[in-house]
Amino acid sequence: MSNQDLAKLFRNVAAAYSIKDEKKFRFQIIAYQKAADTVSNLTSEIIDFYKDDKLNTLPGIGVTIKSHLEELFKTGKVSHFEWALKGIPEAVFPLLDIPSFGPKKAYRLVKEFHLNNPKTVIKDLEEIASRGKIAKLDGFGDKSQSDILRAIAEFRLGKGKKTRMTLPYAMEIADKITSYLKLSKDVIRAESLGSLRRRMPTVGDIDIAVATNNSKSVIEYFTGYPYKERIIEKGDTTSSLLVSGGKQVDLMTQPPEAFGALLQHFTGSKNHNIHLRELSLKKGLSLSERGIKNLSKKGLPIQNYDSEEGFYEAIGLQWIPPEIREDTGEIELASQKKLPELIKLSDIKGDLHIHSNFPIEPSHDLGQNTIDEMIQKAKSLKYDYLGFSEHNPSISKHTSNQIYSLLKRRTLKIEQIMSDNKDVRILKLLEIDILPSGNLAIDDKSLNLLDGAIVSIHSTFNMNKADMTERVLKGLSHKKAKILAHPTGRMLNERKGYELDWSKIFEYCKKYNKALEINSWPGRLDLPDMIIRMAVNTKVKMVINTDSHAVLEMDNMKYGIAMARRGWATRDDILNTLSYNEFYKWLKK
DNA sequence: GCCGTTTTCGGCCCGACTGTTTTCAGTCG
Repeated sequence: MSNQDLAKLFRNVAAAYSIKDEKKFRFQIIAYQKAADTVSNLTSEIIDFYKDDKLNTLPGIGVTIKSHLEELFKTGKVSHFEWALKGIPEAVFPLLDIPSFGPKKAYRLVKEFHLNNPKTVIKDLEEIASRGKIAKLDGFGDKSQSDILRAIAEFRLGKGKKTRMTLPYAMEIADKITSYLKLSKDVIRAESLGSLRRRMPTVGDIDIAVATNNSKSVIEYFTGYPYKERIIEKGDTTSSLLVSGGKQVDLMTQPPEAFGALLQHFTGSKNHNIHLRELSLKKGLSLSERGIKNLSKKGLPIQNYDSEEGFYEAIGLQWIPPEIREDTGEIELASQKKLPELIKLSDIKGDLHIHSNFPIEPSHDLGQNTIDEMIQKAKSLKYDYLGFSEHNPSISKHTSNQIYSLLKRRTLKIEQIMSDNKDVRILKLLEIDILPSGNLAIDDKSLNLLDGAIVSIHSTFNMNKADMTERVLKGLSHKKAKILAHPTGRMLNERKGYELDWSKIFEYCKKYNKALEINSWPGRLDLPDMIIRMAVNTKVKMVINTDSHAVLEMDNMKYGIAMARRGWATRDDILNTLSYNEFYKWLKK
């Protein structure tokens, strides 16, 4: 059973509990939802945690759920889940994927209309609604009937939150809307928050906070946004739009003197906020987006905070960088004022993964700009060094002698440029395929032309975890191989990537001075943040590269930095914060 | 059902919006 299947099963159990007795099972419902979130965010398969007896290390998985999982992996089923799901028609569950459908509404409709086929339930319900039968039910009306029809139509088109945006795309939409908002005289500040501010690799919806003394006017202005498809909701202080492209934008407002609490609330994450609020309750404080209520002093007005720093300070915490607000230990450290100083963009001294258009007839895509153009860009970024690492020349189209002469030409070109240019030091690298056998794609004679090699997987992704780990370790075993590029091979929204045995990879990297790449390409963002965090904890060194195929892409470094920060990396964890001499020394180690 | 720098028992975040209702249930973030 895949992680996503298991997460779905947990959510179904939670939904079944909601339908049967929401009050009685209130905390079980929360527990199963949390377990579902945990499982769906794992970076390796849940069954591996079971095999290694590590299930109890996962947040939200305690004694009971652990024993259910053990039963699942031993027998293929869980008698408790069968009991919990008993009496709930299977057709309820597909409806839960549609926005605005919760367990109660889905169950009610399935029961009323005897919808028993989970494969056709959405279409069946649509037919019933279009024949006007839902409006006649108690508690429903014409509006809810037409809302259901629209919800189904939008769900089919993949609108709303179903498909997640890459970071740059989300930033572009957010910038457009905040710029629009700032044109209103009532908007004092407008900021994009939520998962975008936390720099999640993908973003589901855009969250925007506005400071204003006239919420009503701002909401009017917001809902008049010219590029909207429709208004989802419109209240006194908050509103939501569906904008063109089918993405949802949520707006919240507060007066400027209370804006700090809103920033904090709307940045999240949900788990971070829940933990913060539970912690504060124990101190007699109740937190919300409006401010802080002192529960022991009844009648006292809510305390306002204009800044987020002030809000965190009021509950005895150090300000926490948004990227790590995921409730994975940051609150505990902030209360001791011991948060690490996360890496910043200005710490970066060089980029090692650059594809120029120098014609070495590579196995994969060539860059679009010349070596000189890339160096000029590096200069503007104030880098001390730049590593050229085009893909190796194609091995199916060239003999090893031809590969050598292609690389030799590139070497001469780089050396000529180096003699003319003293501002940016240049490293002669190459991105080399690790073949399915684990061998590198080019031979030692060619490899000896290089200062070092970046190695990576570009074919035969479907190997199992043990074999892929062997393959990667064999690839890294060459003396010149120093960096493993885009280590999981994932492509966001496209492919999951292959599995590796991280403890083996980490151990090897430490022992033989190899580094893992954090690839800043927005469609990759690979390593994933959780694996960066593991690498940081085990003191494995990393580099942050852009993998640029064009000058403009060299600005993508900020996305890799964001991932490194999400993984709690400091300057010391990242090798391309080193000076040229120190980095070169590491390369030759 | 989970969890622990007040607790191994007894807690468990907080608020907004909508539709169908005359005070609330359901959904969402």
